[in-house]
Amino acid sequence: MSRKEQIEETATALFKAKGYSATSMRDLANELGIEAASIYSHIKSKEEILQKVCFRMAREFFEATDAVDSPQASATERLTKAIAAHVKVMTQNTEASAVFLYEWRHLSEPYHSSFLSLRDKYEAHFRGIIRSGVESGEFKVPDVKFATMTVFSGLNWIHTWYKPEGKMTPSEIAENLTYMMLNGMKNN
Amino acid sequence: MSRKEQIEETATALFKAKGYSATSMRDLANELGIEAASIYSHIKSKEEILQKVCFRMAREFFEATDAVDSPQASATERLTKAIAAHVKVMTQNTEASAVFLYEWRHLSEPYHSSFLSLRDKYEAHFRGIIRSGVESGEFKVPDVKFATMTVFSGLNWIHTWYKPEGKMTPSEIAENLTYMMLNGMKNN
DNA sequence: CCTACCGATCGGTAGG
DNA sequence: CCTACCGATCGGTAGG
Repeated sequence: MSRKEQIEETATALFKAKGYSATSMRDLANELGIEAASIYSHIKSKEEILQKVCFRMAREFFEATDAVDSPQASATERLTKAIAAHVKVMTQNTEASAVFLYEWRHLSEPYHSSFLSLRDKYEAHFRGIIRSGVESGEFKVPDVKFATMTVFSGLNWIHTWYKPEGKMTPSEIAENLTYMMLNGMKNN
Repeated sequence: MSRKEQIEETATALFKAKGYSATSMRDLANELGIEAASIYSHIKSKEEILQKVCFRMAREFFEATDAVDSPQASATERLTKAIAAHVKVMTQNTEASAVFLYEWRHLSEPYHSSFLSLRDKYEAHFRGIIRSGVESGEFKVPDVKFATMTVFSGLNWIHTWYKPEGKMTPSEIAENLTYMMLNGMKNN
């Protein structure tokens, strides 16, 4: 791993733990065992690290869900696979995912706006799947947008409790979340 | 509204918008139209504001859900009412709720620990309802803790999109969320 | 509620 | 990658 990658990974962990604003370059340097000024031999600015993490994660989520999508499949199958892909990316990048979810607001323009439009586009992918399921009669939801947000909420809360050494594997998490979202808790 | 309350409300809005760390006392003073030093006539420290907001919201959530709970009712009814109470508090305090959800980590000890144990206790209330529903045969879930976290995720994501002028009222939101959590999206 | 100010820390640069 | 340092800003205090 290059020093640059090491800086980004360490910074990501700190950004998740303390938040972007509360993380100083001296905190980061301390964690790396070097002086703060030395970091600037490898990166241009503190925000550059945040940009890299946010946009890399956006790309990872896109690629993972695109790779498993097949337009001719049922909405149920498409949603199941999209959830599994999202959970996989998230559990493999817990810290970067948290930064992607909560620290993007510290991006300056034009990064802030372009990040938001990427995120909207990603949500639209899920919204499209759910809408097509409603149209085909597979799904029945109060409101497509509301249902999409609820699915996302379940997906995006995972990083708050997931631990690699926990009893649930990523694919079990995906399976359970899909079950909850499709069938609910009621015992029929 | 007293000046002190005005300071807390303005700070809450800034803490939500920019995050606790990125909000300076000068930002706050500017928003209030006074000098930063003047704020200290009313409050002791920046963190004191955060403490007030976090613990006040914890109390509000507890009181609201306790008030509607009845141990002899069915788990379905208890969960329905708890969700409605939570959504009501959240939609009536969108900014304070966001601070409650994301900024508590900037609390110093012993506030940090005691906040976390309050939050655990609150989650335990929901977990208890879901567990009793599983025991009575009303619910069927992959895992009680997982189901509780998923319900919470839906509850706690609301503040990211809720707008008082939006088309969904708080009670409709609660109704729709309850429907999704109990029945899922599948069209039976 | 203001002026005047404090020591500490911030992100970052120059020069080696 | 370090030493030495910059101007800006931080939370907060003294004194009125």
